[in-house]
Amino acid sequence: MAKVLVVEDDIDLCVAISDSLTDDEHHTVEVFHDGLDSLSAFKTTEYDVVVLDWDLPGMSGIDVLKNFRSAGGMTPVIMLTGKNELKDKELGLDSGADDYLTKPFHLKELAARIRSLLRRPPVVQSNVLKHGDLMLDPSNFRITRSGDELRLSPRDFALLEFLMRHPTNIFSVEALLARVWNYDSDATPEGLRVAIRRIRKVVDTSDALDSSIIENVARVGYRLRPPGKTL
Amino acid sequence: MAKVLVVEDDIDLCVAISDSLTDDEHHTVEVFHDGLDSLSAFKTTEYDVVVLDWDLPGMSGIDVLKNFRSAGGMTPVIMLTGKNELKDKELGLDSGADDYLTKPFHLKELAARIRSLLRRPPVVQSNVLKHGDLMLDPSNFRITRSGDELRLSPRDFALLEFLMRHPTNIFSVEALLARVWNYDSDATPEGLRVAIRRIRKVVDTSDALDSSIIENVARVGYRLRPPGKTL
DNA sequence: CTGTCTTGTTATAAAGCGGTAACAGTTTCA
DNA sequence: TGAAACTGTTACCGCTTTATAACAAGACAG
Repeated sequence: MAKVLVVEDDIDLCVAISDSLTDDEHHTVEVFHDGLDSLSAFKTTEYDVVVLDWDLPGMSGIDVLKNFRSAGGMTPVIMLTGKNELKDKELGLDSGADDYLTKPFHLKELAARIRSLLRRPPVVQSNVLKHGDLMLDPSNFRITRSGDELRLSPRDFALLEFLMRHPTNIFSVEALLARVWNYDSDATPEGLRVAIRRIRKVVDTSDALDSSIIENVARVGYRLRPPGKTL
Repeated sequence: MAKVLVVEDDIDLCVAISDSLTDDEHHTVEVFHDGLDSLSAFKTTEYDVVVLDWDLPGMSGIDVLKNFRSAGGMTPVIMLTGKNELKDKELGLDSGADDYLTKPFHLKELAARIRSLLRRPPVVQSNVLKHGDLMLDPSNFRITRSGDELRLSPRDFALLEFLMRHPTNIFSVEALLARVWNYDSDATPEGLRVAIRRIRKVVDTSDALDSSIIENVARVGYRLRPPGKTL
Protein backbone atom coordinates (compact mmCIF):
# COMPACT_ATOMS: atom_id res chain seq x y z
CA MET A 1 0.00 0.00 0.00
CA ALA A 2 2.37 2.57 -1.14
CA LYS A 3 2.59 5.20 -3.78
CA VAL A 4 4.82 4.01 -6.57
CA LEU A 5 6.11 5.84 -9.61
CA VAL A 6 6.95 3.69 -12.62
CA VAL A 7 8.98 5.22 -15.43
CA GLU A 8 9.26 2.83 -18.35
CA ASP A 9 8.79 3.31 -22.08
CA ASP A 10 7.78 -0.24 -22.91
CA ILE A 11 4.01 0.04 -22.74
CA ASP A 12 3.37 -3.67 -22.33
CA LEU A 13 5.84 -3.96 -19.48
CA CYS A 14 4.36 -0.83 -17.95
CA VAL A 15 0.91 -2.31 -17.89
CA ALA A 16 2.17 -5.59 -16.50
CA ILE A 17 4.06 -3.88 -13.70
CA SER A 18 1.25 -1.53 -12.94
CA ASP A 19 -1.32 -4.32 -12.81
CA SER A 20 0.87 -6.50 -10.66
CA LEU A 21 1.63 -3.76 -8.17
CA THR A 22 -1.94 -2.53 -8.08
CA ASP A 23 -3.77 -5.83 -7.87
CA ASP A 24 -1.39 -8.02 -5.93
CA GLU A 25 0.38 -5.50 -3.75
CA HIS A 26 -2.36 -2.88 -3.47
CA HIS A 27 -0.02 -0.08 -4.33
CA THR A 28 -1.04 3.13 -6.00
CA VAL A 29 0.85 3.32 -9.26
CA GLU A 30 1.59 6.31 -11.41
CA VAL A 31 3.22 5.84 -14.80
CA PHE A 32 5.43 7.89 -17.07
CA HIS A 33 6.98 6.87 -20.35
CA ASP A 34 9.37 9.73 -20.90
CA GLY A 35 12.43 10.59 -18.84
CA LEU A 36 11.95 14.32 -18.97
CA ASP A 37 8.28 14.15 -18.10
CA SER A 38 9.06 11.94 -15.16
CA LEU A 39 11.60 14.32 -13.71
CA SER A 40 9.01 16.95 -12.88
CA ALA A 41 6.72 14.37 -11.31
CA PHE A 42 9.76 13.05 -9.48
CA LYS A 43 10.39 16.40 -7.96
CA THR A 44 6.90 17.65 -7.29
CA THR A 45 5.22 14.54 -5.95
CA GLU A 46 6.22 12.46 -2.96
CA TYR A 47 6.45 8.78 -3.80
CA ASP A 48 7.34 5.91 -1.56
CA VAL A 49 9.27 4.05 -4.22
CA VAL A 50 10.29 4.78 -7.79
CA VAL A 51 10.86 2.12 -10.45
CA LEU A 52 13.04 3.71 -13.08
CA ASP A 53 14.00 2.29 -16.44
CA TRP A 54 17.51 2.95 -17.67
CA ASP A 55 16.72 3.52 -21.34
CA LEU A 56 14.12 6.22 -21.73
CA PRO A 57 13.19 8.73 -24.38
CA GLY A 58 13.72 12.34 -23.41
CA MET A 59 16.27 11.75 -20.70
CA SER A 60 17.99 8.58 -19.61
CA GLY A 61 16.96 7.04 -16.33
CA ILE A 62 20.42 7.43 -14.91
CA ASP A 63 20.37 11.16 -15.64
CA VAL A 64 16.92 11.51 -14.14
CA LEU A 65 18.21 9.78 -11.04
CA LYS A 66 21.36 11.86 -10.82
CA ASN A 67 19.38 15.03 -11.26
CA PHE A 68 16.91 14.00 -8.59
CA ARG A 69 19.57 12.97 -6.10
CA SER A 70 21.61 16.10 -6.61
CA ALA A 71 18.47 18.08 -5.83
CA GLY A 72 18.30 16.31 -2.49
CA GLY A 73 15.69 13.70 -3.34
CA MET A 74 15.74 10.76 -0.96
CA THR A 75 13.03 8.52 -2.39
CA PRO A 76 14.17 4.90 -2.80
CA VAL A 77 14.76 4.06 -6.46
CA ILE A 78 14.93 0.71 -8.22
CA MET A 79 16.74 0.85 -11.55
CA LEU A 80 15.33 -1.33 -14.28
CA THR A 81 17.44 -2.29 -17.25
CA GLY A 82 18.26 -4.72 -20.00
CA LYS A 83 21.95 -4.10 -19.60
CA ASN A 84 23.55 -6.85 -17.66
CA GLU A 85 27.03 -5.56 -17.81
CA LEU A 86 29.04 -4.96 -14.73
CA LYS A 87 29.92 -1.34 -15.42
CA ASP A 88 26.28 -0.45 -15.69
CA LYS A 89 25.33 -2.04 -12.43
CA GLU A 90 28.13 -0.24 -10.66
CA LEU A 91 27.20 3.03 -12.30
CA GLY A 92 23.55 2.55 -11.40
CA LEU A 93 24.16 1.79 -7.77
CA ASP A 94 26.78 4.47 -7.43
CA SER A 95 24.51 7.06 -8.96
CA GLY A 96 22.15 6.67 -6.06
CA ALA A 97 19.96 3.75 -7.04
CA ASP A 98 18.92 1.65 -4.07
CA ASP A 99 18.41 -1.50 -6.04
CA TYR A 100 18.92 -2.83 -9.50
CA LEU A 101 16.83 -5.27 -11.49
CA THR A 102 17.80 -6.81 -14.81
CA LYS A 103 15.29 -7.53 -17.54
CA PRO A 104 13.73 -9.93 -17.88
CA PHE A 105 12.59 -10.27 -14.30
CA HIS A 106 9.66 -11.76 -12.49
CA LEU A 107 7.02 -9.32 -11.38
CA LYS A 108 7.02 -11.04 -8.03
CA GLU A 109 10.67 -10.25 -7.58
CA LEU A 110 10.05 -6.59 -8.29
CA ALA A 111 7.25 -6.70 -5.74
CA ALA A 112 9.53 -8.33 -3.18
CA ARG A 113 12.24 -5.74 -3.72
CA ILE A 114 9.73 -2.96 -3.36
CA ARG A 115 8.58 -4.48 -0.09
CA SER A 116 12.19 -4.58 1.01
CA LEU A 117 12.66 -0.89 0.25
CA LEU A 118 9.40 0.04 1.95
CA ARG A 119 10.63 -1.54 5.13
CA ARG A 120 13.25 1.12 5.42
CA PRO A 121 12.06 3.78 7.78
CA PRO A 122 11.68 7.14 6.10
CA VAL A 123 14.66 9.39 6.39
CA VAL A 124 13.72 12.25 8.59
CA GLN A 125 16.15 15.06 8.18
CA SER A 126 14.77 17.19 10.90
CA ASN A 127 16.33 20.55 11.45
CA VAL A 128 15.25 20.89 15.03
CA LEU A 129 15.72 24.26 16.66
CA LYS A 130 17.05 24.14 20.20
CA HIS A 131 16.92 26.74 22.89
CA GLY A 132 18.02 25.59 26.28
CA ASP A 133 16.07 22.47 27.03
CA LEU A 134 13.41 23.46 24.55
CA MET A 135 13.26 21.77 21.16
CA LEU A 136 11.14 22.94 18.27
CA ASP A 137 10.70 20.83 15.16
CA PRO A 138 9.18 23.04 12.47
CA SER A 139 8.36 20.33 9.95
CA ASN A 140 6.63 18.12 12.46
CA PHE A 141 4.98 20.94 14.32
CA ARG A 142 6.33 19.75 17.60
CA ILE A 143 7.67 21.52 20.66
CA THR A 144 9.11 19.48 23.48
CA ARG A 145 10.82 20.12 26.77
CA SER A 146 12.66 17.06 28.01
CA GLY A 147 10.35 14.74 26.14
CA ASP A 148 7.13 16.38 27.16
CA GLU A 149 5.21 17.90 24.35
CA LEU A 150 3.95 21.44 24.53
CA ARG A 151 1.10 22.60 22.34
CA LEU A 152 0.83 25.88 20.51
CA SER A 153 -1.61 26.95 17.85
CA PRO A 154 -0.17 27.46 14.35
CA ARG A 155 0.27 31.20 14.61
CA ASP A 156 1.81 31.11 18.05
CA PHE A 157 4.03 28.29 16.86
CA ALA A 158 5.12 30.32 13.86
CA LEU A 159 5.98 33.26 16.06
CA LEU A 160 8.08 31.20 18.44
CA GLU A 161 9.72 29.46 15.51
CA PHE A 162 10.62 32.78 13.98
CA LEU A 163 12.21 33.97 17.19
CA MET A 164 14.11 30.72 17.55
CA ARG A 165 15.43 31.01 14.03
CA HIS A 166 16.93 34.36 14.93
CA PRO A 167 17.85 33.79 18.55
CA THR A 168 19.98 36.87 19.00
CA ASN A 169 18.06 39.50 17.09
CA ILE A 170 15.59 41.95 18.50
CA PHE A 171 12.49 42.54 16.42
CA SER A 172 10.14 45.47 16.58
CA VAL A 173 6.44 44.84 16.78
CA GLU A 174 6.08 45.96 13.18
CA ALA A 175 8.85 43.64 12.04
CA LEU A 176 7.21 40.67 13.73
CA LEU A 177 3.83 41.54 12.33
CA ALA A 178 5.33 41.86 8.90
CA ARG A 179 7.35 38.66 8.97
CA VAL A 180 5.23 36.29 11.02
CA TRP A 181 1.83 37.61 10.03
CA ASN A 182 3.05 37.83 6.46
CA TYR A 183 1.90 41.34 5.78
CA ASP A 184 -1.62 40.50 6.71
CA SER A 185 -3.39 43.85 6.62
CA ASP A 186 -5.45 43.32 9.73
CA ALA A 187 -2.56 42.24 11.89
CA THR A 188 -2.44 44.44 14.96
CA PRO A 189 -0.01 44.93 17.81
CA GLU A 190 -2.73 43.71 20.17
CA GLY A 191 -2.85 40.38 18.40
CA LEU A 192 0.89 40.05 18.72
CA ARG A 193 0.82 40.83 22.41
CA VAL A 194 -1.85 38.27 23.03
CA ALA A 195 0.05 35.71 21.01
CA ILE A 196 3.15 36.35 23.07
CA ARG A 197 1.07 36.05 26.19
CA ARG A 198 -0.19 32.64 25.08
CA ILE A 199 3.28 31.41 24.21
CA ARG A 200 4.60 32.48 27.58
CA LYS A 201 1.73 30.74 29.30
CA VAL A 202 2.64 27.47 27.63
CA VAL A 203 6.39 27.63 27.46
CA ASP A 204 7.50 29.52 30.54
CA THR A 205 8.23 27.56 33.67
CA SER A 206 7.88 30.55 35.94
CA ASP A 207 5.37 33.34 35.61
CA ALA A 208 7.97 35.97 36.35
CA LEU A 209 8.21 38.15 33.28
CA ASP A 210 11.89 38.76 33.71
CA SER A 211 12.65 35.12 33.16
CA SER A 212 10.20 34.56 30.34
CA ILE A 213 11.50 32.92 27.18
CA ILE A 214 10.40 35.99 25.27
CA GLU A 215 12.09 39.11 26.47
CA ASN A 216 10.79 42.57 25.87
CA VAL A 217 13.30 45.31 25.29
CA ALA A 218 11.53 48.47 26.18
CA ARG A 219 10.58 50.58 23.20
CA VAL A 220 12.58 48.40 20.86
CA GLY A 221 10.87 45.08 20.56
CA TYR A 222 11.02 41.43 21.49
CA ARG A 223 13.67 38.74 21.38
CA LEU A 224 14.41 35.33 22.71
CA ARG A 225 16.01 35.43 26.14
CA PRO A 226 19.34 33.60 26.17
CA PRO A 227 18.85 30.24 27.94
CA GLY A 228 19.43 30.25 31.65
CA LYS A 229 19.57 34.01 31.87
CA THR A 230 17.37 36.07 34.06
CA LEU A 231 17.29 39.77 33.66
CA MET B 1 36.34 1.43 4.96
CA ALA B 2 33.71 -0.64 6.65
CA LYS B 3 33.61 -3.74 8.74
CA VAL B 4 32.29 -6.61 6.68
CA LEU B 5 31.38 -10.13 7.74
CA VAL B 6 31.55 -12.77 5.03
CA VAL B 7 29.93 -16.16 5.66
CA GLU B 8 30.68 -18.56 2.82
CA ASP B 9 31.80 -22.18 2.80
CA ASP B 10 33.53 -22.13 -0.57
CA ILE B 11 37.08 -21.40 0.48
CA ASP B 12 38.22 -20.15 -2.91
CA LEU B 13 35.31 -17.77 -3.24
CA CYS B 14 35.90 -16.64 0.32
CA VAL B 15 39.46 -15.70 -0.41
CA ALA B 16 38.48 -13.95 -3.61
CA ILE B 17 35.80 -11.90 -1.90
CA SER B 18 37.98 -11.12 1.05
CA ASP B 19 40.88 -10.01 -1.13
CA SER B 20 38.66 -7.89 -3.33
CA LEU B 21 36.99 -6.13 -0.45
CA THR B 22 40.21 -5.69 1.44
CA ASP B 23 42.50 -4.56 -1.37
CA ASP B 24 40.15 -2.69 -3.67
CA GLU B 25 37.58 -1.34 -1.27
CA HIS B 26 39.74 -1.10 1.85
CA HIS B 27 37.15 -2.81 4.01
CA THR B 28 37.94 -4.86 7.09
CA VAL B 29 36.79 -8.38 6.39
CA GLU B 30 36.01 -11.17 8.81
CA VAL B 31 35.23 -14.64 7.51
CA PHE B 32 33.24 -17.64 8.70
CA HIS B 33 32.61 -20.89 6.89
CA ASP B 34 29.91 -22.39 9.09
CA GLY B 35 26.40 -21.10 9.63
CA LEU B 36 26.24 -21.93 13.29
CA ASP B 37 29.62 -20.40 14.02
CA SER B 38 28.66 -17.25 12.20
CA LEU B 39 25.51 -16.73 14.21
CA SER B 40 27.40 -15.98 17.39
CA ALA B 41 29.70 -13.58 15.60
CA PHE B 42 26.63 -12.08 14.00
CA LYS B 43 25.10 -11.36 17.35
CA THR B 44 28.13 -10.33 19.36
CA THR B 45 29.94 -8.15 16.86
CA GLU B 46 28.66 -5.04 15.13
CA TYR B 47 29.31 -5.19 11.42
CA ASP B 48 28.46 -2.61 8.83
CA VAL B 49 27.49 -5.14 6.21
CA VAL B 50 27.15 -8.93 6.17
CA VAL B 51 27.60 -11.07 3.08
CA LEU B 52 25.78 -14.30 3.76
CA ASP B 53 25.76 -17.45 1.67
CA TRP B 54 22.53 -19.37 1.42
CA ASP B 55 23.97 -22.88 1.55
CA LEU B 56 26.10 -23.33 4.60
CA PRO B 57 27.13 -26.21 6.79
CA GLY B 58 25.84 -26.11 10.34
CA MET B 59 22.88 -23.83 9.69
CA SER B 60 21.53 -22.45 6.44
CA GLY B 61 22.10 -18.80 5.69
CA ILE B 62 18.40 -18.12 5.61
CA ASP B 63 17.98 -19.54 9.09
CA VAL B 64 20.93 -17.59 10.37
CA LEU B 65 19.34 -14.46 8.95
CA LYS B 66 15.90 -15.18 10.36
CA ASN B 67 17.37 -15.92 13.75
CA PHE B 68 19.40 -12.73 13.66
CA ARG B 69 16.48 -10.57 12.53
CA SER B 70 14.07 -12.02 15.05
CA ALA B 71 16.60 -11.15 17.73
CA GLY B 72 16.36 -7.56 16.56
CA GLY B 73 19.49 -7.42 14.44
CA MET B 74 19.46 -4.60 11.95
CA THR B 75 22.76 -4.95 10.10
CA PRO B 76 22.34 -4.83 6.31
CA VAL B 77 22.68 -8.29 4.79
CA ILE B 78 23.41 -9.35 1.23
CA MET B 79 22.34 -12.91 0.51
CA LEU B 80 24.63 -14.90 -1.76
CA THR B 81 23.34 -17.91 -3.58
CA GLY B 82 23.43 -20.19 -6.54
CA LYS B 83 19.68 -20.49 -6.56
CA ASN B 84 18.13 -18.27 -9.13
CA GLU B 85 14.55 -19.24 -8.68
CA LEU B 86 11.92 -16.72 -7.90
CA LYS B 87 10.61 -18.31 -4.73
CA ASP B 88 14.07 -18.20 -3.24
CA LYS B 89 14.56 -14.55 -3.98
CA GLU B 90 11.24 -13.69 -2.43
CA LEU B 91 11.98 -15.82 0.58
CA GLY B 92 15.38 -14.25 0.95
CA LEU B 93 14.16 -10.69 0.75
CA ASP B 94 11.15 -11.32 2.95
CA SER B 95 13.30 -12.99 5.56
CA GLY B 96 15.06 -9.73 6.03
CA ALA B 97 17.80 -9.69 3.43
CA ASP B 98 18.54 -6.25 2.08
CA ASP B 99 19.95 -7.46 -1.19
CA TYR B 100 20.40 -10.63 -3.11
CA LEU B 101 23.21 -11.69 -5.40
CA THR B 102 23.20 -14.77 -7.62
CA LYS B 103 26.32 -16.80 -8.24
CA PRO B 104 28.27 -16.40 -10.31
CA PHE B 105 28.73 -12.69 -9.86
CA HIS B 106 31.44 -10.15 -10.44
CA LEU B 107 33.37 -9.11 -7.37
CA LYS B 108 32.95 -5.53 -8.50
CA GLU B 109 29.20 -5.89 -8.39
CA LEU B 110 29.34 -7.17 -4.85
CA ALA B 111 31.51 -4.21 -3.99
CA ALA B 112 29.05 -1.82 -5.62
CA ARG B 113 26.11 -3.33 -3.77
CA ILE B 114 28.01 -3.06 -0.50
CA ARG B 115 28.68 0.58 -1.23
CA SER B 116 25.00 1.05 -1.89
CA LEU B 117 24.04 -0.53 1.42
CA LEU B 118 26.60 1.50 3.29
CA ARG B 119 25.08 4.68 1.96
CA ARG B 120 21.67 4.06 3.34
CA PRO B 121 20.68 4.84 6.88
CA PRO B 122 20.35 2.04 9.42
CA VAL B 123 17.49 -0.24 8.57
CA VAL B 124 14.90 -1.81 10.73
CA GLN B 125 13.95 -5.05 9.12
CA SER B 126 10.49 -6.13 9.83
CA ASN B 127 7.43 -6.54 7.73
CA VAL B 128 5.11 -5.47 10.47
CA LEU B 129 4.71 -1.92 11.62
CA LYS B 130 4.38 -1.54 15.36
CA HIS B 131 2.87 1.29 17.32
CA GLY B 132 2.49 0.62 20.98
CA ASP B 133 0.68 -2.67 21.28
CA LEU B 134 -0.71 -2.32 17.81
CA MET B 135 0.79 -4.34 14.96
CA LEU B 136 0.04 -3.78 11.30
CA ASP B 137 1.18 -6.23 8.66
CA PRO B 138 0.87 -4.57 5.25
CA SER B 139 1.53 -7.63 3.14
CA ASN B 140 -1.06 -9.73 4.93
CA PHE B 141 -3.56 -6.93 5.40
CA ARG B 142 -3.82 -7.59 9.10
CA ILE B 143 -4.00 -5.43 12.15
CA THR B 144 -3.76 -6.96 15.59
CA ARG B 145 -3.68 -5.74 19.16
CA SER B 146 -2.26 -8.32 21.54
CA GLY B 147 -3.33 -11.17 19.30
CA ASP B 148 -6.82 -9.91 18.62
CA GLU B 149 -7.46 -9.00 15.04
CA LEU B 150 -8.96 -5.67 14.15
CA ARG B 151 -10.69 -5.14 10.84
CA LEU B 152 -10.41 -2.13 8.59
CA SER B 153 -11.54 -1.60 5.03
CA PRO B 154 -8.77 -1.28 2.41
CA ARG B 155 -8.79 2.47 2.24
CA ASP B 156 -8.89 2.94 5.97
CA PHE B 157 -6.14 0.37 6.29
CA ALA B 158 -4.02 2.22 3.75
CA LEU B 159 -4.47 5.47 5.63
CA LEU B 160 -3.45 3.97 8.95
CA GLU B 161 -0.54 2.19 7.30
CA PHE B 162 0.65 5.44 5.79
CA LEU B 163 0.56 7.18 9.13
CA MET B 164 2.39 4.27 10.73
CA ARG B 165 5.08 4.41 8.11
CA HIS B 166 5.69 8.03 9.02
CA PRO B 167 5.02 7.90 12.73
CA THR B 168 6.49 11.27 13.63
CA ASN B 169 5.38 13.38 10.71
CA ILE B 170 2.30 15.50 10.60
CA PHE B 171 0.33 15.65 7.35
CA SER B 172 -2.13 18.19 6.12
CA VAL B 173 -5.46 17.01 4.83
CA GLU B 174 -4.32 17.74 1.29
CA ALA B 175 -1.09 15.79 1.75
CA LEU B 176 -3.00 12.76 2.97
CA LEU B 177 -5.48 12.99 0.14
CA ALA B 178 -2.62 13.23 -2.33
CA ARG B 179 -0.67 10.32 -0.95
CA VAL B 180 -3.24 7.85 0.27
CA TRP B 181 -6.02 8.52 -2.21
CA ASN B 182 -5.54 8.26 -5.96
CA TYR B 183 -4.52 11.74 -6.74
CA ASP B 184 -6.72 12.02 -9.81
CA SER B 185 -9.85 11.00 -7.96
CA ASP B 186 -12.15 13.60 -6.54
CA ALA B 187 -11.19 12.90 -2.96
CA THR B 188 -12.57 15.38 -0.47
CA PRO B 189 -11.55 16.36 3.03
CA GLU B 190 -14.89 15.04 4.27
CA GLY B 191 -14.07 11.58 3.01
CA LEU B 192 -10.78 11.71 4.85
CA ARG B 193 -12.45 12.76 8.08
CA VAL B 194 -14.92 9.96 7.86
CA ALA B 195 -12.13 7.48 7.20
CA ILE B 196 -10.31 8.77 10.25
CA ARG B 197 -13.47 8.50 12.25
CA ARG B 198 -13.87 4.86 11.23
CA ILE B 199 -10.26 4.04 12.07
CA ARG B 200 -10.63 5.62 15.47
CA LYS B 201 -13.81 3.70 16.09
CA VAL B 202 -12.01 0.43 15.45
CA VAL B 203 -8.56 1.09 16.84
CA ASP B 204 -9.06 3.41 19.79
CA THR B 205 -9.58 1.88 23.20
CA SER B 206 -11.13 4.99 24.63
CA ASP B 207 -13.49 7.37 22.89
CA ALA B 208 -11.69 10.38 24.25
CA LEU B 209 -10.33 12.29 21.30
CA ASP B 210 -7.24 13.40 23.14
CA SER B 211 -6.04 9.86 23.49
CA SER B 212 -6.98 8.70 20.02
CA ILE B 213 -4.29 6.99 17.97
CA ILE B 214 -4.75 9.68 15.35
CA GLU B 215 -4.08 13.13 16.64
CA ASN B 216 -5.41 16.27 15.06
CA VAL B 217 -3.60 19.56 15.25
CA ALA B 218 -6.15 22.16 14.37
CA ARG B 219 -5.43 23.90 11.10
CA VAL B 220 -2.30 21.88 10.56
CA GLY B 221 -3.17 18.26 10.02
CA TYR B 222 -3.13 14.77 11.39
CA ARG B 223 -0.43 12.56 12.80
CA LEU B 224 0.00 9.42 14.81
CA ARG B 225 -0.03 10.03 18.53
CA PRO B 226 3.08 8.67 20.20
CA PRO B 227 2.14 5.49 22.08
CA GLY B 228 1.15 5.99 25.68
CA LYS B 229 0.86 9.73 25.35
CA THR B 230 -2.25 11.62 26.14
CA LEU B 231 -2.39 15.29 25.50
C1' DC C 1 -30.72 -10.38 -7.88
C1' DT C 2 -29.94 -9.55 -3.27
C1' DG C 3 -27.77 -8.72 0.90
C1' DT C 4 -23.35 -7.10 2.66
C1' DC C 5 -19.42 -4.32 2.69
C1' DT C 6 -17.14 -0.22 1.22
C1' DT C 7 -16.77 4.55 0.68
C1' DG C 8 -18.41 8.72 0.32
C1' DT C 9 -22.12 12.82 1.14
C1' DT C 10 -24.78 15.77 3.93
C1' DA C 11 -26.29 17.96 8.04
C1' DT C 12 -25.37 19.44 12.41
C1' DA C 13 -22.88 19.94 16.62
C1' DA C 14 -18.62 20.83 19.02
C1' DA C 15 -14.08 22.54 19.48
C1' DG C 16 -10.62 25.71 19.35
C1' DC C 17 -8.01 29.34 16.74
C1' DG C 18 -7.10 33.89 16.57
C1' DG C 19 -8.28 37.92 17.39
C1' DT C 20 -10.77 42.54 19.74
C1' DA C 21 -11.72 45.35 23.45
C1' DA C 22 -10.98 47.03 27.80
C1' DC C 23 -8.10 48.11 31.32
C1' DA C 24 -4.14 48.19 34.58
C1' DG C 25 0.63 48.77 35.38
C1' DT C 26 4.96 50.83 33.74
C1' DT C 27 8.16 53.73 31.49
C1' DT C 28 9.49 57.96 29.06
C1' DC C 29 10.02 62.61 28.67
C1' DA C 30 8.41 67.42 28.27
C1' DT D 1 4.63 65.78 37.82
C1' DG D 2 1.55 64.33 34.58
C1' DA D 3 0.35 62.98 29.99
C1' DA D 4 1.40 59.84 26.48
C1' DA D 5 3.13 55.78 24.84
C1' DC D 6 4.30 51.06 25.81
C1' DT D 7 3.37 46.60 27.78
C1' DG D 8 0.83 42.85 30.18
C1' DT D 9 -3.40 40.59 31.27
C1' DT D 10 -8.06 38.95 31.10
C1' DA D 11 -12.62 38.18 29.20
C1' DC D 12 -15.13 37.40 25.39
C1' DC D 13 -16.68 36.17 20.65
C1' DG D 14 -16.87 35.20 15.50
C1' DC D 15 -15.44 32.06 12.38
C1' DT D 16 -13.09 28.15 10.56
C1' DT D 17 -12.02 23.55 11.27
C1' DT D 18 -13.14 19.14 13.03
C1' DA D 19 -16.24 15.44 14.94
C1' DT D 20 -20.15 12.68 14.60
C1' DA D 21 -24.19 10.36 13.02
C1' DA D 22 -27.32 9.12 9.54
C1' DC D 23 -27.75 7.83 5.18
C1' DA D 24 -27.01 6.64 0.19
C1' DA D 25 -24.52 5.11 -3.92
C1' DG D 26 -21.48 1.69 -5.72
C1' DA D 27 -18.88 -2.60 -5.61
C1' DC D 28 -18.88 -7.24 -4.92
C1' DA D 29 -19.76 -11.93 -3.68
C1' DG D 30 -22.92 -15.67 -3.38
